[in-house]
Amino acid sequence: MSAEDENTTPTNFIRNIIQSDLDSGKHHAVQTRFPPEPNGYLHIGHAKSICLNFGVAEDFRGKCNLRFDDTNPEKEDDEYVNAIIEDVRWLNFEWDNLCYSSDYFQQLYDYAIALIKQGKAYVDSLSADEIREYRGTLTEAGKESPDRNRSIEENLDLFARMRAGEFEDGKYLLRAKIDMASPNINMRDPALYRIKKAHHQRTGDDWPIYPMYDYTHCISDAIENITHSLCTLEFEDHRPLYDWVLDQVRTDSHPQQIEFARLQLKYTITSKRKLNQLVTDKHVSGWDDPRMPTISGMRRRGYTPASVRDFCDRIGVTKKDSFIEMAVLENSVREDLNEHAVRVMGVLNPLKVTIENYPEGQVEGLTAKNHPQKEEMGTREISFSKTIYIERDDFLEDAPKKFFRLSVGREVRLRYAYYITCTDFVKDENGEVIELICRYDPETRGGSSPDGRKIKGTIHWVSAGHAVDASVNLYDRLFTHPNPAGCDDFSEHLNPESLTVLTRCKLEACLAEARTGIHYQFERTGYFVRDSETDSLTFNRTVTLRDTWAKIDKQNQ
RNA sequence: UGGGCCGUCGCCAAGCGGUAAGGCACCAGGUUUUGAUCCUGGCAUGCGCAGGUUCAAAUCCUGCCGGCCCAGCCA
Repeated sequence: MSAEDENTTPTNFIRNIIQSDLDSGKHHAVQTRFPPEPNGYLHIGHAKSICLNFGVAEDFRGKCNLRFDDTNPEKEDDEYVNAIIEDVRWLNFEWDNLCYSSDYFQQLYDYAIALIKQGKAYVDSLSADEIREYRGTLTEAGKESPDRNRSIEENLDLFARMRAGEFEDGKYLLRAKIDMASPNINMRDPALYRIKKAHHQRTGDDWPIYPMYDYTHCISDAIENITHSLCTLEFEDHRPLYDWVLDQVRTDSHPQQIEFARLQLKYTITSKRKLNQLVTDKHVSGWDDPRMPTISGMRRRGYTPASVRDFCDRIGVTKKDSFIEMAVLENSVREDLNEHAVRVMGVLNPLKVTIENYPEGQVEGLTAKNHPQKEEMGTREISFSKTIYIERDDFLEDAPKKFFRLSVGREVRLRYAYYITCTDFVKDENGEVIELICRYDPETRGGSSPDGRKIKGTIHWVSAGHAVDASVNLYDRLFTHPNPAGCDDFSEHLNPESLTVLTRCKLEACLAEARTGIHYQFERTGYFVRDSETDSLTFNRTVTLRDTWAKIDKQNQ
C-alpha cells in the first residue's frame, strides 16, 4: 500500500484477520455473504454491513453472496426481498450467488436427523413457559428437561412426525443437547426446530417445521463455503453455538464468525422494528420517506451510492459501541454532490423585484456555468427581465454591517447578470415586504464592472416571466434527541419540523424537465433531486450547503 | 453478585514495546461572480484509573472503575 492509498483504503481488524488468513494459506480465496432477513427494508446500518462484506470480497478478489435468511415465514415477505435486492444493486455491489436459507431446508432437516442419531439433539414436549423456567437465570444454572434422555428411536419418530405435520404449533421442539448449566445461556440446550404451520413465501406449505437462526446460519455459511462470517456484536455469545453445531455436523468447511459493532447514528434510529413502527403509525409516509435512514429513503432524498459507500469507509469497523455524528454522513453526501451536481438557480421563498430602469418588455439571455470549477460540464442560457424573484432572506430592512445582501442603498451582484441597488420597497397591509424596487447598472452585464469596484454579495435570482413553479420539500433530522432509541418512547422525540413543504417556489426554466436521479445544486441553498413519487414538479432537498453565515447569524443572536 | 465484549481529542479511528496517523467537527487566515468549493495553519506531553515489568509502555502484567450484550419455540 502506498502512502497515497492510506486514506482511501480502509483498514480494520477484520481485514487484518483476512489478510493473515490469506498470508498463512489458511484460505486461498475469500468468500463472504450478506444475510438479511426479509422482514423489513434495509437501512444505513445494513449499508455498513453490505459495504464490509461486499467491500472485503471486492478488495481481496473474493466473492460475496446475497443470502436471504428466511426461516421465520410469519414475519417475512416477498415485498422485502425485492426491496433488498434493489437496494444492494443501487449501492452498486454485485453478488456471486443469490441464495435463500430456505434453499437448504432439506439439508438442514437431514443434518438434524444425523444430530439426533448422534444423541446430540432431542424432541422436547415442554411448553414455551416451562422451557423458560427450566432455562435458569443469568446467575443460576438451568434444569434438564424430563425429555432430555428420550431414546434416539423415539426422538427420530417424533421428529419425523413433527415434519409430517402431525402436531400443533408449540407441541414439540427439537433441542440441541449441550449443557443446561453453561454460563452461556445460548448453550443451555437451544431450540433447533419449532413447529410452525405457516405458509412460507418460497416453500409454500411444504414445511410445518422451521429451523432456528443459530442452527440455520452456521450450516448455511458452511454449505456456501463462506470463509469469514461477519455479523454484529450481539451474536458474540452465539459463536460457541455456531461452532458447536458445525463441529457436530459433517460439513466441508467451518467458517469463522467475526463480530463487529453495528452502526448507530445520532438523531435517528436503526432498528427495523422501530422503523416499521414509524411507517405503521404514519409518522412518515413510508419506508422510502426521505427522512427515513433506510436505503430507499436516502435514495429518494437524493443521497448517492458513492456517498453512502464513502460514509461507510470513513466510519470504520471495530468492536466498540459508537455513535456517529450526522455531520459525517452529510460531509460524504456534500463531497460527492459538490463534485457532480449541476448548478442551477432556484428561489425557495420568492420576493418580487422590479428593476425600475430596465426596459419594459425586454428579455436578454445570459450565460451561466453548470459547475464553477468544471468547464467540461458546460454552460446554459438563462433569461433576464425587468421583473425577477430573489430569496426573501436576501433582503433585510435593517441590515447589519456584515450582511452582504440587499437593503435600501446597498448593491449586490445578481449571479451571472447585473449589479443592482435597492432604492425602495413595498409593504402590504400586514407590514410584510412584498416587493423591492431596484436599479441596475447596465455596465455590469455578466456580473463584473468596468471600474472594477468590489461587490461583496452575490445572490441568486430567477426571471419572473420565465420561472417554473415547483414544490420543494425541506428535510431536517427526524428526531430532536440524539439517541431516540434509548428513550422510553422514541416517538415522543420526533422532530415536528422534520419536513417543511414549500409551494410556488420559482425555479430556473430548465428545471421543468428535471428527471429523477439527476442531482442539482440550487446555488446558495443546497442540493436537490426531483421526487420520484410525485407527478407534479416537486424537489427534495438532499442536504443544505455549508452555511457560514447562518452560523455567524446564530452566534450573534 | 453468571458469561461474553469494549474503553486512544467533542464524534469516529490508526497504532500490536521505540517515544500519539487520518477523517468529521471546531478555530484562525487566504482565494472566490455560490457567505459554497478550494487552499494554508491550529487543535491529545496524552491513550478509563492506579500500580508493576522494561533503557523504553497506548502497546506486556496485576488490580480497580465505567459502558454494552445475553434468560424468543425472533434474527
